[in-house]
Amino acid sequence: MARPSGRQPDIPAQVSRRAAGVEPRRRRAPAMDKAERRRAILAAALTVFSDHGFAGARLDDVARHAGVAKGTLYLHFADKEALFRGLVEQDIAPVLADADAVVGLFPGSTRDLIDRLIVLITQRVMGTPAEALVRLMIAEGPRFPELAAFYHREVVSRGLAIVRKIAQRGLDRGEITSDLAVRFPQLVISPAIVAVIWNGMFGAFDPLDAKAFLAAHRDLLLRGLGWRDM
Amino acid sequence: MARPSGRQPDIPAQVSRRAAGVEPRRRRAPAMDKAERRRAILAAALTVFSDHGFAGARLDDVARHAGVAKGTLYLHFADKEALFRGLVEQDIAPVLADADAVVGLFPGSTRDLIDRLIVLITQRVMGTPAEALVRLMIAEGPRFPELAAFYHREVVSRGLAIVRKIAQRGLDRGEITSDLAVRFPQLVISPAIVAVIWNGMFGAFDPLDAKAFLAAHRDLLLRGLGWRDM
Amino acid sequence: MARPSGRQPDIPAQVSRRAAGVEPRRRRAPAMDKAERRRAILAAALTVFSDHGFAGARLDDVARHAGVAKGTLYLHFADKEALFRGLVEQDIAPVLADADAVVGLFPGSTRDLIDRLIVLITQRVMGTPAEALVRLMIAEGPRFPELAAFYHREVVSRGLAIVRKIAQRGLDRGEITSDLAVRFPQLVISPAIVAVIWNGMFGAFDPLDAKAFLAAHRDLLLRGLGWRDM
Amino acid sequence: MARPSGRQPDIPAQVSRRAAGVEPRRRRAPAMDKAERRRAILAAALTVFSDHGFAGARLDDVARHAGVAKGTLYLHFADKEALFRGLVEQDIAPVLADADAVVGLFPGSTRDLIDRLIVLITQRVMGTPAEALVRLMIAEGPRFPELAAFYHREVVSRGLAIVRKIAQRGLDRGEITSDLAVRFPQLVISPAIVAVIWNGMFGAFDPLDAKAFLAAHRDLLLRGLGWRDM
DNA sequence: TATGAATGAGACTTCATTCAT
DNA sequence: CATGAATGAAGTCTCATTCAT
Repeated sequence: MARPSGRQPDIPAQVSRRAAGVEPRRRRAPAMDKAERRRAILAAALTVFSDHGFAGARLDDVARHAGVAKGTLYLHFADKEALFRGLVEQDIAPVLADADAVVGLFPGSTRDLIDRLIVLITQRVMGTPAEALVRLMIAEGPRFPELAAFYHREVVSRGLAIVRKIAQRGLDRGEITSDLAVRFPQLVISPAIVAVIWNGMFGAFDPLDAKAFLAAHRDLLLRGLGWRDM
Repeated sequence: MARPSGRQPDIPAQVSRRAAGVEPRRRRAPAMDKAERRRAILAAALTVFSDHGFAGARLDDVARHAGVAKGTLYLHFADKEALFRGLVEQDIAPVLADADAVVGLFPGSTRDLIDRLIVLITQRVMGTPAEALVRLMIAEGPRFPELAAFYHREVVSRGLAIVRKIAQRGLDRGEITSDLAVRFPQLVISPAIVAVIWNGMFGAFDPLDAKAFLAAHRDLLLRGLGWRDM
Repeated sequence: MARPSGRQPDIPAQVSRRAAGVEPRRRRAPAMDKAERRRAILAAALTVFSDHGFAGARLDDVARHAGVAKGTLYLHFADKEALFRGLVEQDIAPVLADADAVVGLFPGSTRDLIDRLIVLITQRVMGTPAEALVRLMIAEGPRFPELAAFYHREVVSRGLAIVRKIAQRGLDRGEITSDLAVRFPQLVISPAIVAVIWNGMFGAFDPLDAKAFLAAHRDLLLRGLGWRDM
Repeated sequence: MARPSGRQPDIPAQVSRRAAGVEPRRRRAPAMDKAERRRAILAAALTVFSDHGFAGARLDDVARHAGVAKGTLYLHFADKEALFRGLVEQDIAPVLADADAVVGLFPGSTRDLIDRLIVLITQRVMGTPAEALVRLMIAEGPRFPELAAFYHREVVSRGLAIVRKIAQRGLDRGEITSDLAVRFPQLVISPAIVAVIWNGMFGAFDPLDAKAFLAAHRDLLLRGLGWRDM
């Protein structure tokens, strides 16, 4: 078992190790530019993280899903956490930017604006990577304070700001009378969050119709805020 | 997975509290019987799983928190997953049973009833192991479908039934006019869920005052449901 | 290749992975007390480090040489560097302590004392683990400043102190007249160091007879220091 | 740091680093012919190997230090070991050739000759790449038997031959009477070796004044060899 | 020829699980 | 029953080497 401990002039380990591999290498992936590859990795990461959570995810799986070698991941992301961060940075900002734009330009009533946003959310979040990402953030956020702070700064506070803007707009236009939505914008968002969580956990056997659910919320909310049609 | 059915007494006061009598001093095991030890393990597990998630939790830590040896865990639970299952299956009933009782017996207005429930939730959930458990279920549920189903059956559906009962009671008493809360009881619960999540993620630097938040929700909700004081 | 990325209620990775292993475990190593096992690990480490250097050594090999599992190493040493440190701490002190004792008690002439120490060195260092360790320290020391400092403090400075004591003793007894060995005790040690290095590098094809070499050094040294027989 | 966020193909680190020289870089290979490039690589290799040892050295670092791409290394050296070999085989001759010439031509006394050599060593070795090389050989030699043999043949034996020549010259001139330095020329070299090692390991906190140390050695040595002024 | 992104074997380390005491 | 040292599979990350450009 034990190599005799005498001084044997053996070949340096590092060198001899590699020399053993004789089979031909697998063909290298064909041209794919950096951004494309990065996207592929992020897509794979979303799948794997979403299936197993952060700690449970294996970078091996991410690499396989992305169709790259393990080492390649590290050419794009410093480590597992950076990969996670990249995910949040990529998939959520666009939706928020769009929502912000919609709110800024929307000409109609607050009710119609809310409807518009519900459509935006159901189409751009529910059933998309963004939804999985929200779920992932909720699940892993508490364990990654820095990531949670980043998410709060980049996503949550901006989302709530949009809500406040809408609510204030409604007040200004005399459509609603209560400022509760300005003071507690989270109330407006809560059902969407819960819908995401619900379908993630129970969707398989007791799905929640997000569209109808959010519409009901809209009615309840507007009435609660003193809605009067104008 | 099937928990032996049947009602468990509310916080079963442990059978015999080391009834006055001669304690036969064994050299080995300290004074802690099997059930007691099991509870200690589950309590430790809640802490550790809640802090690190399922995959991130170390049984070493659970054992240390519980004050037992690592091997001892395996005398009570087949493996890490069984421990997690035991955790969720254990401390679920009490709060719900209480809530159910309150609703059944409550004499006052629906508004007061809701207030009563808010107090119940803020006092019996927020800041207690139950809150950690909710958070844990949200985080890990998607990865444990059977457990999610169990949770849905034992907790969520019962909780929503209570909500429905309250809403129906309000309708019956003519206090509210909308049946939205009957059709989408999740709307009523959403802010509480979000409050738990919020404080878990952002509590450190942007805490949400759950009491005020839920009170605002109550006002919005009641008005939205057509509340009229009677 | 890629698992379908849909939400499959698959068994948590962590659990299923282990479940695959079905073969019977290797029998556990029979009783061996902690100290004994620690010694076995250190002996193995000396062999492996000595053969491959610090960076080139594989803990896998250390474990195999020691006849323990890889994880067991970490029950005794925090990491690879701690293992290295343990090596230095264990194998060198005894020789120094012995040398110190010899010098303190020796009754004869300085020449005889030096002869005695040459015997000590050739017998207790040359061809023993201590020799490999000295070689190892010389090779790796520059890369491990803390270890070098420790080595300097625990080994080198103590060794030089012994040399100084001998030289001073010779001066006091009127056997030698130069204080160069007090001022540069490293001069006295150098040939021993070089003998160790030499035989490590060239011993296989051009061995240096350490005994004769050190005896020559003794003669040269004593004459250089003004030796006069008394 | 404030790189404009435009869509400029971002500048490879490699190039930008070199940009220290202000002149605009041509797109392709700078004016550097094969031999020049090879020398640059070897110089870089000396630095890196010397800092980290063979196994610990990263070819990435070597490439960066040399200002070439990693792949380029392989156009000049078959693999890591070949690079190491090339390193040792390269810058060996000069110092020895010089030393040899000095000895052959020197007109003065042996004492003065030795002084001359001390100057040569302290100036041409200490603090130069050659010193790093000696240290490197000492550290890695045992792991590269062939290289050690080469080193022995090309450096050590030639160095010792020079020492023997000096000693014999002293005997012939009647300046010394002992032939110990002819029989054990390593004795003459030892302190220089130890000085190199010492300062490599302990130089940071307990530096050894090589000049004074070697002068003391010279005195001790000459007297030990029976020096008499003529 | 030079490049450097890609590769993948293999390093160190962790930790769920087992079992001799 | 309880213990905790031991196990070893599997994880993340590194880096010598290759090869399409």
